[in-house]
Amino acid sequence: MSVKKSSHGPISKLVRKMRKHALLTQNELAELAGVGKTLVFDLENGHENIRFENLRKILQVLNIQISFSAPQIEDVKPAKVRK
Amino acid sequence: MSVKKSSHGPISKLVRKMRKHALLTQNELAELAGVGKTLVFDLENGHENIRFENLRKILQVLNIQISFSAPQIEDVKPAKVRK
DNA sequence: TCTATTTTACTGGAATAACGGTAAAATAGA
DNA sequence: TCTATTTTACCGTTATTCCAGTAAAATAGA
Repeated sequence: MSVKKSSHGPISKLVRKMRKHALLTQNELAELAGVGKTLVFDLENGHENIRFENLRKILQVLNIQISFSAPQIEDVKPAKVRK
Repeated sequence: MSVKKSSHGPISKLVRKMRKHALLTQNELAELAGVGKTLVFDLENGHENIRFENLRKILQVLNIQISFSAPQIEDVKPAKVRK
């Protein structure tokens, strides 16, 4: 799939930066992660609508940690979701 | 889709826990996040193969932060990916 | 410049996530 | 128990990710 967005999200830049530092080509990263090369290309170019599992595979190769943090339960209420 | 896995991942449990504390039903959470109810159900039941964008929408409603952290660039090298 | 590598880009088709609808369990409250 | 709510579950259809293949730019190195 071709990429429409011209503004690259934070993940895009992080992935590209880390891949460069790891001295990997897009194809190599794709192979190590077990995904298609198109996926790596799209991800680096702002196409963040990717399966979570595939994103995890790629980030794992690059030693990028994903963490989830929840606030204190007293504060929990539906957040304002911006359209 | 039906869920095969009986072992629920950490995200599953976190989502369910936070949803409960927010006093939301699965349907309400789905509506607030703008996704289908099946998606919330599947997520809470260990089906983590979900689109990253949809996961983000759900976590946003529950005030769960996603963060990415990269090690020092000197340490960056392809990680051992376990099959 | 010449050449090889890499990146960017597009395509068709296969795989599958996501959806609403429906309904049966499970749960909670009166 | 009775009732309403919620959760769990399955289904068919639709939408879209994902893939390999291909090729054209862009880049780097000799």
